[in-house]
Amino acid sequence: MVTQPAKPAQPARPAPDTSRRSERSRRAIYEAALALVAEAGYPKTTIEGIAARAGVGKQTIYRWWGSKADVLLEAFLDLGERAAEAAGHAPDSLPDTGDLAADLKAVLRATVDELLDPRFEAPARALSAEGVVNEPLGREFVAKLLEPRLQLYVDRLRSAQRTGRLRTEIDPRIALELFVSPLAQRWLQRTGPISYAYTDTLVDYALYGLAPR
Amino acid sequence: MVTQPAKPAQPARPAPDTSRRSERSRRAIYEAALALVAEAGYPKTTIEGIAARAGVGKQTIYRWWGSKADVLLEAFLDLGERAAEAAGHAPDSLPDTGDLAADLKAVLRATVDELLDPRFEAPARALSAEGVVNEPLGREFVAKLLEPRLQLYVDRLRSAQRTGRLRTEIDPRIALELFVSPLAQRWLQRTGPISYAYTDTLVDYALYGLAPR
Amino acid sequence: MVTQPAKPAQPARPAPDTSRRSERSRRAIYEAALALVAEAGYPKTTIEGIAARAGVGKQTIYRWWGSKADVLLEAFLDLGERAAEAAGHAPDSLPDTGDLAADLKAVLRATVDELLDPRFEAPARALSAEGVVNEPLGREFVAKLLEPRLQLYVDRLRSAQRTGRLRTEIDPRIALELFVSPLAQRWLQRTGPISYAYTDTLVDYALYGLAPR
Amino acid sequence: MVTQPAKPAQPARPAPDTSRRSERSRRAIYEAALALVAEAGYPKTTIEGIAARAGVGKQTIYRWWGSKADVLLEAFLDLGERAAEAAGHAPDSLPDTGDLAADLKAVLRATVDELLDPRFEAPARALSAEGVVNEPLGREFVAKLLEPRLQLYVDRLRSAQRTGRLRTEIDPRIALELFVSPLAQRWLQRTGPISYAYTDTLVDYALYGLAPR
DNA sequence: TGATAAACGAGACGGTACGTCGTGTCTTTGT
DNA sequence: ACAAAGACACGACGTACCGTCTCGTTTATCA
Repeated sequence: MVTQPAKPAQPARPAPDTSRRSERSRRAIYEAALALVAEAGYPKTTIEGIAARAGVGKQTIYRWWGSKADVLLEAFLDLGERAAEAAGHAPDSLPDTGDLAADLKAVLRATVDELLDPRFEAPARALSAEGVVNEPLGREFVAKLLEPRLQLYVDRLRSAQRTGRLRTEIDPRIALELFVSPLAQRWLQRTGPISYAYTDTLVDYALYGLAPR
Repeated sequence: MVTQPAKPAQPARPAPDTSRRSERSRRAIYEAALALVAEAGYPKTTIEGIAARAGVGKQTIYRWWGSKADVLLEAFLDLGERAAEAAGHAPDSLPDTGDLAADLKAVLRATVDELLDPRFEAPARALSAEGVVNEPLGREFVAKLLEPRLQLYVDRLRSAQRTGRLRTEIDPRIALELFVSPLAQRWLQRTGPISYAYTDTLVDYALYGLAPR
Repeated sequence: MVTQPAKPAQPARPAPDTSRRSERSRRAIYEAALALVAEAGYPKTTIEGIAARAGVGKQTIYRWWGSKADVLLEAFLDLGERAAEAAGHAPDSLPDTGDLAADLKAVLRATVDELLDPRFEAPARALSAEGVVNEPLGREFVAKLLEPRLQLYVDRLRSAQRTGRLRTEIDPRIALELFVSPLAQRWLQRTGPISYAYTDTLVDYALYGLAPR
Repeated sequence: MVTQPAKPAQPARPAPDTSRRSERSRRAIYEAALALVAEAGYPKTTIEGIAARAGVGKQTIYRWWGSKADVLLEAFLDLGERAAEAAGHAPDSLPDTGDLAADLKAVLRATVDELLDPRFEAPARALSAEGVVNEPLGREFVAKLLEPRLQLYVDRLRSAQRTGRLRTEIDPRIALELFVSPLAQRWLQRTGPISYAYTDTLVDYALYGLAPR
């Protein structure tokens, strides 16, 4: 039997040296990418355009990222981090006042604000759209952005189960979708308007059910 | 007398004569578009590719549609219509056995089957993604495809309200999102697996609520 | 055995019926072709453009002519005929006052005027250029337009030979080129300015030679 | 001092960097252009065809040339230069044996050979035709190709004037046209056959005149 | 601290697709 | 019945970006 030599398979460009990377260029690329997506939309945002606006060679982008979507995803993650830093670090849990409905309504109202913030809208839509059709990017988008946030709901719902505010046989990972997914769909697909009243209603419906008691 | 203001008057090419349109070409374009999206994915599907595969000049596509997304939307609508005809016309209502939970579960199970059908998946994802980022197309997609189906849920829920299976103060347009949107989001964003058990659970949670009774 | 019916071989469109031809359309096409060539230049003159301007279907052009160049050639010939009619019929001979040099100078001065007339310039250049590169058209252009005019010089030179003003061993068909071709080349290739003085000089040089007597 | 008014400033793409230009591509484009014009004729020669045959992107042509005619003109000039190099540099003067008639006949016979050489014919006709109709190109063609050659005749004729073989009051720039232009016109417009006998006759007629001595 | 190797800006390159225009054929419509 | 109108398959146009590939020029680590 012939043993296959441990071929590196791909031509595998000799991985660039991260330590020499220009921080200046990276930041400029993030800013250019976000600005262009906001101004011209995702499809009209091109790698050449980002490079030109960032005052950077195209190769500098291709050296560190695999695609336009990758650049934008990192830029958007970075934007989130910087926003979190500005707000004194990211929350690692949802509020827990003991009043589950009130806590959920508060958090969803904040999400409504965020979804309507034009600074977030353009890149968030672009990445979501790309993720729908581009599975690896979609999974990364979910894993890095969506799932951590959903996990906070799981934690809060588990806490509610411990204090008897939520039925214990309920699966929190599914339960959270009852109020989160409707909002997500209305935003993504524009199937309806988004408002505090709407999210409040969702929480009420989800917690107390649709059937008569 | 009111003078009509001088209409915007874009270059606006003089609108082709629909009566002379080649039915043969239209069908060929639909088939080519759907096949290419399924085989190569939406981004690699090009107008040139569709034209070549359909044995049609590019101009014949540009004459009747404004973009790749428009072509695909019509092709997909047509696919739905032909599928409906094959199945003896489209349903104009949901089943109504009197058992609301059972009826909803049955319908959602059928939707699960549809979402997992590879023939539908590629164009549906492509159009959904495009709609996220391209507002006019998104609105058309929702109006022509999503909303009519959601309206069937509204009707069924209204019926349940009349028979006392659903609280009368519930807004059916919002209520339906409790079980439809989670499934939609899992499919669109791959935030979780899709199965009959999952949709059954959604119906149960939505109808009876998360909080203890 | 199956006898092959006497196939007409070529698709050979069934030669259109000349008697039913619309005179109105033909004139409109001539005018449109000349106008467009004058206004936009030959390369920007298109069959579609001629048809549109003449208020005629494209097929009406393709039915009667084989190419843009054919249309223009006929239009230009027609223009010449109408100009000749307007001037009381075309000359069938050059002036013959007995003074060969004077007669030639007069005729060449008239040619200079014609070459500098902008109404003639655009189509004449277009057809000449096309003829350089398109042999059949070139030959037709020469046969129908150039050669008849050159023949007039041949006749006049023969007359001069009879009266002893021209050496009898001279070939008139070549001789005429000594003063006609330089003018033609200056006009066609812009190798020099065109003027009465220039053509007068040509006649003098040609008649009396360059070498000392 | 006069201030230069703010130049018209077309969009004017920022002029490519000549030092980075690919010599390989340039040569391939020249060869492809000449080959295609020879094989298919000028009108059927397309920029796409040249690019494909040269194994070059279309943009590489559009980057360095403004039109098909420009490409062909440079290719043809280059062909001439390479032919001259192969022949041990271009002649910078006509032969001068003292016998003017013999010298002119020899040079014109060489020109006849050249005009009948199929390698030169196709591009030379194409460029001449284009120049008839496209004034800037025509002027460039004349300035770079025709005029330098005509100047050699001027020089030779001046020399003949000094040695008394040519009347001193003759303008050499016009005189040369008596034998050069007829040949040019016969070739360009196919108004007659081209042969050594013909050009010999032209020289005789031009030098000694048509009128009796 | 100076050498050297990488990442960098710039942008030319071979390509692919764009959306438009014109060709020459064919079909429909109005008269 | 013919001609206008114009849809059609086709192919080239000139442009925009793609992703790769040199070019010098910084720049930052180690010798």
